Amino acid sequence: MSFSAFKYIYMEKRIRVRFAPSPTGPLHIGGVRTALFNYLFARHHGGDFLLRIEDTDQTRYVPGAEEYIMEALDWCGITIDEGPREGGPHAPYRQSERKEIYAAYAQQLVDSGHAYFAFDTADELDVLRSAAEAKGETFTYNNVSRNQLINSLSLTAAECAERIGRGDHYVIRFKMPDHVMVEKTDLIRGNVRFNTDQLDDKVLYKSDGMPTYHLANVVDDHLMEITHVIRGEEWLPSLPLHVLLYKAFGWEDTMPEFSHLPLILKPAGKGKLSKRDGDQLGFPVFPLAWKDPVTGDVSRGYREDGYLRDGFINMLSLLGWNPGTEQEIFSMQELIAGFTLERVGKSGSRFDPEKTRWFNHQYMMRTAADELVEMFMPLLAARGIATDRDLVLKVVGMVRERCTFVQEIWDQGFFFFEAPQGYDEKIVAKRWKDDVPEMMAEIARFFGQVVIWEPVALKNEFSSFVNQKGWNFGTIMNSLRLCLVGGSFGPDIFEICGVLGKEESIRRIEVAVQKIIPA
RNA sequence: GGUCCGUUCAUCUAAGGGUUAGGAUUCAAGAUUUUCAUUCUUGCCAUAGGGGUUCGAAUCCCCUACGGACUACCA
Repeated sequence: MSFSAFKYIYMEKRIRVRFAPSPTGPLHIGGVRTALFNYLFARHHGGDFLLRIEDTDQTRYVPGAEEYIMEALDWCGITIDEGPREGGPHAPYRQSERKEIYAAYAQQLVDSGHAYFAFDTADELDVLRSAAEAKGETFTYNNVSRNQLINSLSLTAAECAERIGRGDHYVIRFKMPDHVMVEKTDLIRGNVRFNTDQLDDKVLYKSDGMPTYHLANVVDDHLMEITHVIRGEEWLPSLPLHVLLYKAFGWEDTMPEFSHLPLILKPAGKGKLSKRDGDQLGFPVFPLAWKDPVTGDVSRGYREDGYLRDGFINMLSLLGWNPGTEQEIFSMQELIAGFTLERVGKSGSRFDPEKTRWFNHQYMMRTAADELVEMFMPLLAARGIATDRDLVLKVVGMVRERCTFVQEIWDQGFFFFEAPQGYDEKIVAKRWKDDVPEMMAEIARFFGQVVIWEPVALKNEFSSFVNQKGWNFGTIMNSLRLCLVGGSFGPDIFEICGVLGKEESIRRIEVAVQKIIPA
C-alpha cells in the first residue's frame, strides 16, 4: 500500500465535495438531486460542500442563472460551506474569475509532452467532420489524424512560434496516449475500463483563453482539495480523460474518488427528463419558477406550485438512493444520517409525478401548521382577504389532510373566510327535497337556543334534537353541510360551526333556505 | 456507426447463491369516517430472452434483445 493510500484511509482526510453547475439556465431537478447527494454525502461525513460555478463558456451564460441556482439550493435547505457568495479559502469559486490559473496548467501539460498546440480553426474541423460524415465515417482528432492536422506535433518549432507570434488562434489539446487501458473504480458502478485508442484529443484550452470543462474541473478539484466527485452519469465517458489528466499533472496520489449518478428519466417514453415532459404532463421540472430572460417564457417551479420543501427533498432523495429499510419518510437529518453511496443504484429512475404528489400530501399532514400558515397567508392576501393568523391556523389544522398542495387549503376551507356564493347543483338535487327547507329553518331556531357553542357539546345536543324530531340523520347532516359550505366537502360539521360562530352559522342556514330552490 | 453504462410488478425499489421474490405509489374492493380526507384490511401486478456454472441462480459468467449516456474550441 502506498503512503498516500495509507494516509487516505487512516488519517481521515476531511471529505470535500462540490456541486459544479454551469449557469446556462435554471437548475433542473436532476441537477438538484446531484447537489443533494453531494450535500448528504458531505454532511454524513462531517465534510465540506462547495458550490463552484462553471462559467467557462461565455456564449452560454444566462443572466440570473447563478442567482437562481443559489436561491434554489437555499430553498431546498442545502447549505453551502464555500462558494461564490460564501467565499472560502480557495476563492474565487467562479471559474471565469480563475481564468489566469488555467493557462499555466495548460502550459505545464504542453511542456511535459501531455498536450500540444493546435491551430486548426473550428471551421476547418467542421469541414473535415462533414466530409467524413458524407462517407459514412466519423472524423476524430486523435492519434491517427493529428499528424495530418495543423498542430505543434506536425509543425516545426519555428513554424509554431511564428504562428503564435503573429497572433494565430490556437487551442491546446490533450495528447491521448496509444494503447493504454485506463481503469478506475467508480464508487457506484465498480470498475470501469476504457481503451485510449477509442478516445480523442480533447481540447483543454480554448482559443478564447478559457479552459474547457475538462481542464478546469480537474485543476479546480485538485486545488480545492476535493476528495469525492459525485456527478451525473453523462460524465462517465470523460472519466478516462480526467484520470489521465490527474496522472499527467502528477496528482495521482490525491486524485478524488469518482461516483456517477444514474439519470432521471421521462415519466413515459424514452430519454431523460426534460422541460417538455413537465409542460405536457403538468408538473414542474425546476425547483423554482424561472422566467427566461430572452423569450420571457415562464417555467413553473415546485416552490410556486405549492410543493413543500421537505417533501420535495424526500422525493428526490429516493430517486436513485434507498435506505435498505422500509422507511420512506425522511427528514433532512435522517437523510444525512442514512446516506451512503453504496446504497445508490446504478440504473436510471423514471420520474413519477404521481408519487411526488403523494409525498407532498404526506408532508401536508406532517409539516408544522405554522409553516403552512406562513405559506397560505399570502394566497389569502392575494384574494383580498384580510384575516388573523389564529383563524388561519385553525383552518389549516382542519383541512390540511384533505389537501395535496398548499393552495388547496383555499378550495377546502374558503367558506371559513367568506360565505358560499352558490350551492353545488348535484348536491342540491340529491339533498334538498321539499321538506328540507323547513327542517333547516327549525335547526336554525334550535341553534339560536344553544348556550354552549362548542363542537362536542353542540354535537350531543344536536343529536338529541334530531332524534327527538325523528329525522333522518344522513339527510340532515348533508343538507346542513350544504347550507354552511355550499357543497359536500370540508371537515366535521360541528367543527365548522364552532369556528364560524353561532350567528354566522344561523345566518348561513337562513340564507340557504331563502336561496336554494328545492329540486 | 463507435465507446461506455444499465435492465426485478405500470412506476420507485428490497432481496449482494437457498424467502410463498418484500415494501411503497397508482388502480380496484371493503371497513371506519352520517360528506370528503385520514386510517385500516384485502386484491391485481415483476426477476427482458436464451445458454451456461451450481445440489440450488433475480443474484456469478456468456450471448441476444431492449433502454440510456457520450461521441463540440458545451457543460
